[in-house]
Amino acid sequence: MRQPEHLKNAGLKSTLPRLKVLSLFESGQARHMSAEEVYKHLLSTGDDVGLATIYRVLTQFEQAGLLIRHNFEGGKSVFELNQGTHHDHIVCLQCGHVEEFFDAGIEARQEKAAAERGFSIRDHTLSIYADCTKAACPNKTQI
Amino acid sequence: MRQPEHLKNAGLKSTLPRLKVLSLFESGQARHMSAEEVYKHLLSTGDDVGLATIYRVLTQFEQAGLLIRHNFEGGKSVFELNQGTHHDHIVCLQCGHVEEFFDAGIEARQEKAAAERGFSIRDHTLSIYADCTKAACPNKTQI
DNA sequence: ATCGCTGCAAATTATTTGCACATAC
DNA sequence: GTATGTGCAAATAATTTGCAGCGAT
Repeated sequence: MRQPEHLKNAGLKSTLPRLKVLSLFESGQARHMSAEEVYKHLLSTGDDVGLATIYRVLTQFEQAGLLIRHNFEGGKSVFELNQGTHHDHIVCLQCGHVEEFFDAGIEARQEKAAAERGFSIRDHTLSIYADCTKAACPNKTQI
Repeated sequence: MRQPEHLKNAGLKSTLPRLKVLSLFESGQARHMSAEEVYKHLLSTGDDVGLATIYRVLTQFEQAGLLIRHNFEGGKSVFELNQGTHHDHIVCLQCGHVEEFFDAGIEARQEKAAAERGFSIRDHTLSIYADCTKAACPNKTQI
C-alpha cells in the first residue's frame, strides 16, 4: 500500500476519506466513476464520507495527477485512475458504458488537424459517442 | 424566408420566439451558441423571449434536426445550425473558441474502432480539446 | 374555439462554498 | 498546537417543469 506516499507527494495529508476514495479506484471495481457513484460505493461499504468531501477529494486528486476527469455527454464529471497509459474512450449514449481504445492513426491525425489550425493539444484525449449494441447493455449505472 | 416551412415540417407552429431563434442561427453572426448566449443576443436586439422558452425551442429544434447540440467541456450545451455537412470540432479550453474540421482518415478509423468493440456510431461527431495559440485568443464569449 | 405555446416562478440536478468542529503531523 | 480537512447545510449554475394566460390555425 503505497497510497500515503502518493498523497504526500501531492502535498495532501493522508486522511481517511482520501485513502478510501483512492483505494476504491485502485481496487479496479469500476474504472470510471462519477462523484455520486464514488459516494454510493463508499456508503455501501459502510464508509460514510460526505458527498461534498468526495467532490473536493476528486478535484484535488485530479490536480495532483492521480485521477483524470472526463466530461462525457450526460452532464456529470467522470473520473478514472491515471495510470500513465494514454487511451481514448468510446461511450455508450444509452447506458453510459465506457470502453477504452487506442489508435495511433487517430492520434497522429488529431495532432495534425489541431496543429494546422494553430491549436496545441494538451492530452490528446478524445471521446467517441455511440450506441453499445451488446445484448447486455446495462443501465445508467456503470459510467 | 422559408423558415416557417421548416417549422411546419417539424410539426411546430411558427411562432415569434421560434422564428427569432432560427433566424439568429441563420444570420451566421455566431455559429455556436449556448442557450444563455442566444438569450442575450435576442435581448440585445430588443426581442425579449423568456429563457425557459429558449431552452424549449432549442431542444425542439434539436429533435427536429434543425440544430445540433454539443456538450463540449464546460457544462453548457452549445448549438449550431445543422447544415447537413458533417464536420468535427476543435475547442479551445481557454476561450471556448470553436473551429470546425473534417478528416476522412479520422472518420474511418473512428468507425472501425467503434465497430470492433460492438458499438454503432450515430453521427460520427467528435471533439478535440486544445489550447488555441492565437495571439488574439478572445474570451469566453464566442463559444 | 381549440390545442399548442409562452412566460414566470418554483423545482431539479450537479457541483461549490461557508463555517464550526475534528484530525493529521 | 496549528494548519488542514471534514460534514452539513446553504448557495450556485444550468436546465426543466407546472401552471395560468396568450396566440396560431
